[in-house]
Amino acid sequence: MQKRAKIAKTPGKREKNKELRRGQLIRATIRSVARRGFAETTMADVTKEAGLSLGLVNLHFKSKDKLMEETLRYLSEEYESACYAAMASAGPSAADKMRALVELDFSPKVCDRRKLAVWFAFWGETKSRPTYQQICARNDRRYEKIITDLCQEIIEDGGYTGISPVTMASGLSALVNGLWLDLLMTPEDMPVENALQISFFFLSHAFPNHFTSA
Amino acid sequence: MQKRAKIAKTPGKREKNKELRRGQLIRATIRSVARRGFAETTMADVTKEAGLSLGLVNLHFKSKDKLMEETLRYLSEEYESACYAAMASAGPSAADKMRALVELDFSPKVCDRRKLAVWFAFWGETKSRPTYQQICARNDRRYEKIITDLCQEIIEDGGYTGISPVTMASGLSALVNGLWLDLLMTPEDMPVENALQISFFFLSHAFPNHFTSA
DNA sequence: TAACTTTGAATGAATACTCATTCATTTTTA
DNA sequence: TAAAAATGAATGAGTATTCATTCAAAGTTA
Repeated sequence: MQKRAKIAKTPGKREKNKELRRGQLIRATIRSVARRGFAETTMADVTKEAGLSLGLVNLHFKSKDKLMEETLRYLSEEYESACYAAMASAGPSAADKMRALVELDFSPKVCDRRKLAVWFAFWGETKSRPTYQQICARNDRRYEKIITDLCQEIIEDGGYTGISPVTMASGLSALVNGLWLDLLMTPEDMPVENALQISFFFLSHAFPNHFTSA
Repeated sequence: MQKRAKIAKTPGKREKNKELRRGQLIRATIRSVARRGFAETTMADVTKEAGLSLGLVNLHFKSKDKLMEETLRYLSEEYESACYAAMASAGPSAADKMRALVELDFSPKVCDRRKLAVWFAFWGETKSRPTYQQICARNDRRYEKIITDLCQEIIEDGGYTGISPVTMASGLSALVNGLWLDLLMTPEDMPVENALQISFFFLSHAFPNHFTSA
């Protein structure tokens, strides 16, 4: 009893290191997938990138597949919390929050070519991997819910007609994903400012009283 | 001389079969990548899928990498000629042609989950493979040129102001790519009709005299 | 507190396996 | 018959995973 309580309270150096290692390996995986691609990333790459020994991935994650899965989950969660943070520090109105989310999507934190490469690497494998499919779908739905609710509020506030919040939300998130693809593939032809401009162009045409193109 | 002339004129059974085999192998690659994913597709999968012997890929394509490259090129060219065909059989105006292109993008021929899976599989690997990058970029540029020119014409025809053809074209093609991603990942949440509706929603807001939402 | 024991993290050489590629042989075409 | 295409067993390079061993931290005892 005494023992159990003690262990539960303080994580101890061991526990802490374990989490540290997992994080280290996940971040190394991201770097390696960004550099070499999904198909070419080996355990040796990852562990070398992390500055750790070869056997560690199997110790902490059981298998390469599980490591990849956890990496996808990590990216998902990171993005999700960034969204909540952006909304929290934005102005109070739905339009303010929407603006903050779009700006987040093209901010250096989210819209970094290394991370985009990893997202697309996973998306490329998703069709044939049910687990990735699940993680991504769960993520997508949560995100679309947020955007849909914001659209709903904006539509009510502006008295816009002929626009469904679901249509608008799906369109906006598709647009952002498509712009990310351009940013990844032909960054010379699509600077971030253009991507932002296009997104706000889309918003301003649908919600002219809430957004401007510039 | 006679012989040479003959060979140059008619491809001959040999030449024909060679092309036939190459096509068979490429189509088998598409099926395999769609089913198993890029990373998991092996030579054995491809040749078995094609009903041919293991060594044939190396005979006809030199290496697996080259096969993949040719497969990407095949998809690119197929899409490009479908675009030209759609435009040719559309009405004469720029808006007609634009409508035809968007409809093509969501027609069964182009917007088939197997093919979408392969596109995204390649895009996922593109960052780390310069050759793919090149093929894709060349493709993208040609496509954006077509769309940009159509936008230009529509803008002039409608006297629209405050809209740049390049912005509009980039936006539209990003939107289509993003919708394809949704169609691939969560087809239950994004039926083709919705995707079409969203695309025309975007067009109708920018070019209200040329397109309607419904 | 100090000495001892147990636990489990970390290592990387060895293992076991997968898979692209080669090539000797057979079959088909001209 | 000569040349090309096709076959698939054999090869060997590359890689995920295992595991005996080392070592640091946590727990126990006196």
